[in-house]
Amino acid sequence: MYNLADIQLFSKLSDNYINEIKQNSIVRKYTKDSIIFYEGDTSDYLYILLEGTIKLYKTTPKGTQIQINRFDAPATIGEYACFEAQPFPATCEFVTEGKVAMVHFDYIHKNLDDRQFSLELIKSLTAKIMVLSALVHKETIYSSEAKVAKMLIENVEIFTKLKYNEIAAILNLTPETLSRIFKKLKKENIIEMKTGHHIKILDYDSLEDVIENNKVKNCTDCITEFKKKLDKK
Amino acid sequence: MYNLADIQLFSKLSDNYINEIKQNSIVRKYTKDSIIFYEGDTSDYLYILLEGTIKLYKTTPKGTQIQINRFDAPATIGEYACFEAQPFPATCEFVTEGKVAMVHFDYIHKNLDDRQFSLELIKSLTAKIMVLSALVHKETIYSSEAKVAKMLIENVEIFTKLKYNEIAAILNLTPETLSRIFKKLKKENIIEMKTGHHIKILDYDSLEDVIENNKVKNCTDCITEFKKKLDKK
DNA sequence: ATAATTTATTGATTTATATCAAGAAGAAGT
DNA sequence: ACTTCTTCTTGATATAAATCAATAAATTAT
Repeated sequence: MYNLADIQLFSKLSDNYINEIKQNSIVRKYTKDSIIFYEGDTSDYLYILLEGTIKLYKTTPKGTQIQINRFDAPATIGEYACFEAQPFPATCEFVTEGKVAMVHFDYIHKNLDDRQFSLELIKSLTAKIMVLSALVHKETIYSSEAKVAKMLIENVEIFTKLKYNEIAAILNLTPETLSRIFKKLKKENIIEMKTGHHIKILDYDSLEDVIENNKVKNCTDCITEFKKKLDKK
Repeated sequence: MYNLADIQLFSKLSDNYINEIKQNSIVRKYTKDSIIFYEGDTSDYLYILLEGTIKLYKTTPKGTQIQINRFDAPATIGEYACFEAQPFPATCEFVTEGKVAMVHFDYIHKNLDDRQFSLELIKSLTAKIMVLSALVHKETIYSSEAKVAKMLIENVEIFTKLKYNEIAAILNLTPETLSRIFKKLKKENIIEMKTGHHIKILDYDSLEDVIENNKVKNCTDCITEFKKKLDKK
């Protein structure tokens, strides 16, 4: 049996309330790759990820996916929807197999009297704002190279855990582009690739540099810049 | 004198509290184009826009601006910051001249006991999530043409009120690109341009179509598609 | 162990949009 | 009304990343 108190949002509720919510929630099992809801769907339920990993993505007119977010249990999905009668802005799909609890919005609204609960709700909403804000930064400011550099610094292990086409999907770039960026980073001796998808970072400063300037500095660049300087004289 | 009760967030607070906050807030006047805060700054104050119009933008490594948001008084800026000790994700700059009140986070935290206040806070946070979510959609899914089509449908008047380079900035595209899109839409008889930057929409359905397919269907397209079909045979 | 399948890499081409450059149209100042 | 400055338009070129196509490497199934 699952434990609602493990979910940050409900952590401060008394056992009575927790049990009430639990008894009124619907728990569903999902197989790998199954859809929890589609972009554009509306719902009166808060979705709570109890087991597994899900991804949220939008679909472009061309049919490609833009990943918004990916997270592991335990987590709440789209708590803002309780307050805005708006369709989901993204499709939610299981990456693994897993389990989801559905809690009717009424039970959320009911508990807003509880100061601790609304505080937790505020916290989880601000956390979601941070995530969205980071996503905006990633998608509007960073180049492909900067995205990869950022991920290398923040989470090298993920490259060992996931396939490169999955990493590419998370970063919203094609596997080809990712592969080319790896090649470039290896050539510039910024990273080293060992067996089993294990990456060793050789030069952190250069990676920070890539994030700041949106590109890998390479020798060809130096020559181009040198030429420009010559022309100016 | 300004009225805090006009701000949705404070609308449900009792006069006592309102006055306390008011007496402890700092009000500043700004000239056109002045900066309220920079991306990366941190602050212990909630900013309340009392008069004027501001824009929030990020700056790319190349130095170009990505507009995140633009809004008119009265409004609260970055209320999520009260709960997350994080630097501002964007620069805030006045588009007009205006006035801002600064309220220390303490006064916000203090009032969280008030159920109505935390409800309003939750509302304003969810509203910000909606805005961010729309921004993500605009920047990741829509093509330039779709962005323009969306704005034409939702807010034609803005094209009369603002200069085209300002519109282009709001949509995060260059004036050249905007101009070319206008040309295309005129050619396809979807819009008509009258004197004084006044745009008349002739064909709403086609605009919806542009949003859905991310491109203006034109005659050249038809011929290309026709050729492709011939080749297949 | 070998075949089949999936995943990753490489090269060539395309695409959307930005950038650069120049001219045209409009608005503002004298 | 004429000059000056700003905004808008048009064309040519550049750029980043996607797409398409082919092969290579790795994993899985037989």
